[in-house]
Amino acid sequence: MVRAIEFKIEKKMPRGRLGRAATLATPHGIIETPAFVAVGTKATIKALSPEQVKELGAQVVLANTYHLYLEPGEEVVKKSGGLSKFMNWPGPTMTDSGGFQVFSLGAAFGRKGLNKLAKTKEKNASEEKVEYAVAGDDSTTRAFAKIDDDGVTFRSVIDGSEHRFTPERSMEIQHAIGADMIFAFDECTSPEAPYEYQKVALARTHEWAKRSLIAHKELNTKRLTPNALFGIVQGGRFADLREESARTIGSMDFAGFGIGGSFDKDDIAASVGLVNKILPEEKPRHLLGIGAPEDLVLAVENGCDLFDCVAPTRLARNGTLYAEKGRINILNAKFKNDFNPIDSNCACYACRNYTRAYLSHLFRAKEMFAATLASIHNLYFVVNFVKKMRSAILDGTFDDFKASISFYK
RNA sequence: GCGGCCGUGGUGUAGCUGGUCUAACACAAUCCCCUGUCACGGGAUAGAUCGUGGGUUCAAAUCCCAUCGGCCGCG
Repeated sequence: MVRAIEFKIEKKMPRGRLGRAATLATPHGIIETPAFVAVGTKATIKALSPEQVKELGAQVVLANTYHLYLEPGEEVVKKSGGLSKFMNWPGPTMTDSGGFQVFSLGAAFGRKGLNKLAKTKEKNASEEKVEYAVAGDDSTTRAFAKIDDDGVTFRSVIDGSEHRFTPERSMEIQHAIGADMIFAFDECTSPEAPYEYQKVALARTHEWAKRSLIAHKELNTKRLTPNALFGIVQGGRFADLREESARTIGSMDFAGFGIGGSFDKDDIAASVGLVNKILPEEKPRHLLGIGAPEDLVLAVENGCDLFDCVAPTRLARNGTLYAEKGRINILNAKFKNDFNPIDSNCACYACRNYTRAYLSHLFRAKEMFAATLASIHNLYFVVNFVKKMRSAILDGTFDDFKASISFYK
């Protein structure tokens, strides 16, 4: 059978360190890694055209199974010729499995403060307070997702209707959507989940990985161009569970791996390093949902090849812009009359042509173009930040690069 | 000239058969947050003593009188 993707390591960081630069060949082109994946949940990078996404340097786009299944429906995407054709993005594509929505529509639903990163100092307090929902527990009733061992029952965030995802269903939908790289259906747990729950959830995710792989292989026999399935390592904030998960998922016949779930903010590097030491070196590793610049540095040097994160585009739409010296909130009063570019060292389209004062005006006036310019800038910043790390690995200057970053302590 | 309506934070309004108003809401303002998008989203803070003067009352943005300003109608 034709291989869906081809991963070639070009250079590894010296002295046994985990970071590496590689190329990842897909049916829609080659990705030079480490690379930041642009998030286009509903088959569009919000506020940007594919041409703009390409121009700012993004190589690959990630869409979401849950969202496209609900709207417009995976069959529409399939009939259009697949995700790449549907959204007019000619390059490589991925889809997430819907596993994250188990968390975002379940444990995290309606709780704006809760995300997959736990602040370490609050860890103990939150563990005491929260009674965590176990499968079948009534306390999940208010949420939009209910988990059982066979799968997840979601309610649509669009109209409240009920839908059922299982590993097999997720594979079917993802094959219909037709991205180059797809993910196993997993359970993304909350950072508040205690050890006992994580253990149960992990066993379930491993079982679902097995089922995803079987369903995927079956579906791939019917395809002209095969898809590549990535298995997802879980284990939350617990080192022993992370290692167990890396061993289990790593030994299965996946084309690559995702590292998912929740982390302690101060502990991402160690967690990821732990996992990547165990995962087979010759396959790509995608760190799911991580994208703050300071986290990316740690993830790259600990052996991750791909990243996706909504932060650059979401922050952009809300007025927070990345800059070399740290991020700025363009809505602050001091930028009303600031006629400098967002970041004077940035070469993006927005910085080459527009001022902070103009961005400030667009945001205050709630003009749509504000989101476009800000998204171009933030995505460019992060995509190129990761590209610089790739060059630094190839040149053997990674530590110099790391030392040169002013916002990174 | 007569009659009526209105005058509350930057803006627009609510409250006005008196006490629960140490005055509410929206927008604007100042600032913070956002990590596999429920997300052009979420949160915090500041800002009026209620046109002005007087009166009634234990108590008035709320009732009465006067006055100033605006609007409408009739002359």
